[in-house]
Amino acid sequence: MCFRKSSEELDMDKVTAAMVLTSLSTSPLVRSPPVRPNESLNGSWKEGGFVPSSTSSSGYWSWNAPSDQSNPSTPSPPLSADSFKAFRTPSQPDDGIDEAETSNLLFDEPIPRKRKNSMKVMFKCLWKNCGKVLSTAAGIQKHIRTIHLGRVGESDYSDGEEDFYYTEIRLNTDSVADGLSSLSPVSPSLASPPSFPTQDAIRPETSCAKTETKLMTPLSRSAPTNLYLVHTDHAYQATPPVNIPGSAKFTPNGSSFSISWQSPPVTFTGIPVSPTHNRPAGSGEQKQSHTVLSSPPRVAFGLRKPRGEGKKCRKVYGMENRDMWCTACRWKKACQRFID
DNA sequence: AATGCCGGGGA
DNA sequence: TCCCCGGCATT
Repeated sequence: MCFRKSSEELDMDKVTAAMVLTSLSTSPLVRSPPVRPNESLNGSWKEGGFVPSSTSSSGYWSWNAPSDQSNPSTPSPPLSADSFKAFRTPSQPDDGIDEAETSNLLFDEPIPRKRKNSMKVMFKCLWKNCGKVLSTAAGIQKHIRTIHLGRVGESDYSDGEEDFYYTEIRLNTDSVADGLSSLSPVSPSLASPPSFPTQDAIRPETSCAKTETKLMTPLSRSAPTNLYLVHTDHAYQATPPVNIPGSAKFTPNGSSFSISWQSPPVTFTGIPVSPTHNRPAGSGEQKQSHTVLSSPPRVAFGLRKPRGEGKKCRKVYGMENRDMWCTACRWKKACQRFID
């Protein structure tokens, strides 16, 4: 992800950076995408794919707010609104985290509902063969700047434009969740891992987005919030849908189109692989959770099984005859009696 | 507004 | 496991 920094910020030390980030967390300019936070297991990371935020010359992915330009001194931090710094458990001697970078970020942002696990927000370097995890955005930026961009000491020349490839990850401190939290669709274009800048290939003035897209507006070069960690649950891939709801649609005049495909690995919760068949017993236990990085799912997140048009118990029997409903309907689950 | 149902929680 | 429900998407 590319992180545009203004020149004065290049001189910031970590404390200043943390302060700026803190102030930004309450700024309206911070764009927290309406995506549920994804949790990840420690170690479940792979060299995820990565796409620059700007993918279409039509400007279809217009997530980046135009107001960015009017505020060059406020780069968006890789912090979503629900970011918060969870406490560190004392029984956590060393998990590979740079201790020097901890506890700079304290946000009192509202926590998403029903998320009561205490989590640590970490920032993982996405450079190839790195995977360094730090606990602050400033720290990871410094890491990238010094290690990957070769800017030792931060004092040398800077063109005011640096690219920071890192992503925010959340670590459950109670380590109960298996990371298969709410899923977001993955662009099919991410099937093949996108090219990543290598250490030798990078030049200080090289911008990932510049090299990848011709449409390089200042907007699309925005903050690390463009990256999202997405887990795909391959348990559902065993039954690839014949009919993918949505898909690309073109307007009659062909002037525009919209893509609303549903990603097969992700969201076919309605047609799960039945554990009683299609799957050898015992072999299906490991549903490979595979991690992919994607640009924000602007198009079709929150995918659900399209609601069937058939009448369901509620409609048929009515609320007054609720006892006649099937149990699923009574429990507000998918109707079992009138299956579509 | 009504409906369908996912995700989560309590017992 | 059963049961319920908040909340969201869809109709």
